[in-house]
Amino acid sequence: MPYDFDSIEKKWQERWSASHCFEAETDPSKEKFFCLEMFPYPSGALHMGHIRNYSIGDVLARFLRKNGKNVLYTIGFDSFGMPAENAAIKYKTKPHDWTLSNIAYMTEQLKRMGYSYDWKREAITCLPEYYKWNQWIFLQMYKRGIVFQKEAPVNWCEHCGTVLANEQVEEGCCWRCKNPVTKKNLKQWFIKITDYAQELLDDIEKDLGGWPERVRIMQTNWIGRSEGAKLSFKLPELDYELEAFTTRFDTIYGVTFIALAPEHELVKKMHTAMSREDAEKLDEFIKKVSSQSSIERSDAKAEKLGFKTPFYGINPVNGKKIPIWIANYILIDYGTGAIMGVPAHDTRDFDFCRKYNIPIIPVINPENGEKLDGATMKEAFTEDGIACNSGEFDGMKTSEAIKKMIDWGEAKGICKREVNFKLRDWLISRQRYWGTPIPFVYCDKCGVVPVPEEDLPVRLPEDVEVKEVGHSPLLDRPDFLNTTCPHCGGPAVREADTMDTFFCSSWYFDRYCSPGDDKRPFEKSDVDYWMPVDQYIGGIEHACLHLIYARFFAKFLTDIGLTEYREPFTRLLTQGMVIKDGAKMSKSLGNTVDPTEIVKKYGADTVRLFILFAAPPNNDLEWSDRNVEGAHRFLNRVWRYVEENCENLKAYGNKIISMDEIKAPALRDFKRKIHTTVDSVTHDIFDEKQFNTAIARLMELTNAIYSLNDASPEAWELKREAVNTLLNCLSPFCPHITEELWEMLGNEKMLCLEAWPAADKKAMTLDSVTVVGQINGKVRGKFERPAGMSKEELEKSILSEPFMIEKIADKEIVKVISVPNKLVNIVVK
RNA sequence: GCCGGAGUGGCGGAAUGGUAGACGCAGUGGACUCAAAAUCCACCGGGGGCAACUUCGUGGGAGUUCGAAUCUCCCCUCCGGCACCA
Repeated sequence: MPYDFDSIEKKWQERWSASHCFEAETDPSKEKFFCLEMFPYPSGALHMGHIRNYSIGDVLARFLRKNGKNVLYTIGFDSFGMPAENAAIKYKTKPHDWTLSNIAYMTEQLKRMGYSYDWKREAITCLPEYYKWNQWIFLQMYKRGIVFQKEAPVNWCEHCGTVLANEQVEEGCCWRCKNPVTKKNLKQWFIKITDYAQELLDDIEKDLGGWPERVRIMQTNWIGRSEGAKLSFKLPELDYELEAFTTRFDTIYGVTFIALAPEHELVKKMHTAMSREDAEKLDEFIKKVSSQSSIERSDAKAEKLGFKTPFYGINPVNGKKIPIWIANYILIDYGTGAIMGVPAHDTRDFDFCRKYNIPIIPVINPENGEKLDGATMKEAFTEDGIACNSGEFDGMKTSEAIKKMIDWGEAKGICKREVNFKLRDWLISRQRYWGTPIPFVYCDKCGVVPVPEEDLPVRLPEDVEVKEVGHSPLLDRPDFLNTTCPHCGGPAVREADTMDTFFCSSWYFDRYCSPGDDKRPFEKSDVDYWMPVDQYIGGIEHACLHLIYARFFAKFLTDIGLTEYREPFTRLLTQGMVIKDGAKMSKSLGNTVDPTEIVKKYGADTVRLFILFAAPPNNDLEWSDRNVEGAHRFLNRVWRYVEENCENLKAYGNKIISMDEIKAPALRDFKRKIHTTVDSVTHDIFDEKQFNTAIARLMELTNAIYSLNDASPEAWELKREAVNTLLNCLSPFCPHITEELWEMLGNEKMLCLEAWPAADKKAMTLDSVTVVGQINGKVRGKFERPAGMSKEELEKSILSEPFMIEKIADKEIVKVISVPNKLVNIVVK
């Protein structure tokens, strides 16, 4: 009977489903394990990246179940978002219909792969049952002042017709469509993630030891804490105090200009106070700068543009008059949007001053004694050195000067220690239709009013026609827009913006713990039991997006008493990309491989095996048709052996022969192979998550089974033990074929419910070892010796080998190193 | 520019101080077959040698060590992240 993967796989998928064996129950008496994968966006079909992600997760889920853990393993769909709107225009359908039909298709694909999900817990974020709770959580945030509206220069993607959060701008471009992002002044909804900046940072060190170093560094940089001081310059002409943040207060004596971001509020003030002629020039300058895209403005190599205002500020340490400039390289949303310019010790300020002939005053000299001269310096001196031109601080080393000068400044009321973060508040509103409606109404009398909790959800109309990108169909829906004010009962208009979809994905794992609850987002006792996630698996591209937002949510939900955990993901595994012909598989490159076709040709077990064997999970994985065939060949080999030897294997049932009873060396080796395999596969799966080496060990065991030439009853007992072990250990990777063969061997209980085999330490001990004879560290000979010889015995034994004696014949032995069971190294002259 | 990570056969990769190249792919030779496919057996880093064997070999250079792919320092290359963050 050939290996008919198609019917075998369908058969077992049905059996698993009918037996409900993967459904999880909250049960505090059992040790839990929450295995989570980043849920997919229902773009239409699964791609190989998904298959890789979910195959990794399924191995862990199945392995841990076998190891007695109460495993929560489920899936859902992150199903709000722009592609649905684009597809609606393109295919003349509705985002809702398109999304749900994609979900149906992708669900089929997931089931066809044999993943052991608890489908009862599935979460679909675009359904009102789910997004109602987005709105509810949003209102809780609002109540606690974490949600607020403000007008600010925000990232605007013209192509997508919406604003974007900072995290969603990559190198000045939209993370979705890759088009340049510009700044636009708009009133928007924000979430105060910055309230948690310090905690988000501290907990990386404290609690995220199970995360890859790389992701921890990326988040640390993104949060971007910097310590310094805030100081203010008095502007006597305008009766204004201008605040600036600096990390280098020790260079305060070197300030030769002050620079403002073009968006700074003082710019307007100055505009009205300056002459008409100057004001016109300023307008021209602002126009020029604001026409620059974010990439142009944020490129470090871009030309620095400045405008000299007729005003000055007073340096608080020495009373000097400092000219005020407006410059394009000053960012409005970092610090105070104004800087003290110290060209001698800051590269950017240096470039700016050379361009506009602003004086340069060095206030630090290098430690090598060199004296800097502002007129001739070729570049800014940014290293530590010795203070000069700085009054009483002259001669101090930089590290000391920073501390002492801030102390002094604080005492005199000139400055104040301050910590600044690069992380900015999360811009949450989107000018899109296909998202969670923001539960607020605008009332002429009462202003911005939250929708009462009992009126949730604010439903998104589903029967819409999306006409063009950038125009939300909600704006054409008076039935949606027009409502009554919950406060005064008068006419009111609904907020037509929807939430960033990252809001949905920030708590979906909590919902998995407590699916279908219609009274609350989740039941606390369920979440308390299951959370945090023990193993999270997904792509690295979310390092500074989803993974930061979700961490923030965890902290917020705990602060309002809904949960107990402060970090959602204990361990994180970031799998590499799937590559073909040297590039990431993508539709635009046309180098994709459709999982459905491969499954049709070889079966799900082969695809899973290939994808797990071809590379360790963190590495990129090169697609190879040849290697897929190789994986298929291996499964055929396993199939053939069990099938051809089925009668014998069945005849010699389940009597385990212990190592003590086995005499023949070949059989002792064989028994040993079984148990060393279990031991290393267990270690590779759980401790290392190195599935490729685990599979290699199982291939070795298969080879050993094939090569054992012994038909004695004793040998058959051992072969049966080996086959049982092989099938059991292979089952998390290839669950269908192993179930089928397991059943073929007469087992009644499903293999997925069978406990993971235990490695018998006694069976792993070696009888004999190959000892290497080295001379000066180079391998010269290999000798069989009984295992467990002492250092001295071994040394003596190897030194008396004729081969070794000959090699060292006319040389003087300086030293001998003997490592039991391993080697003897003879050092000679 | 700053911060990470990685360089091992023809290829994917093993080995984290002790036999470099497990396992697989590709390749070569052979068996079976009328033939092919499938399967099985043998070989499979480079040089030298009929062979036993020998020598070189983990990006390059130095160092530590009896012994280094592995630890330390310098350099080169590639990949990733951040990037006018004051």
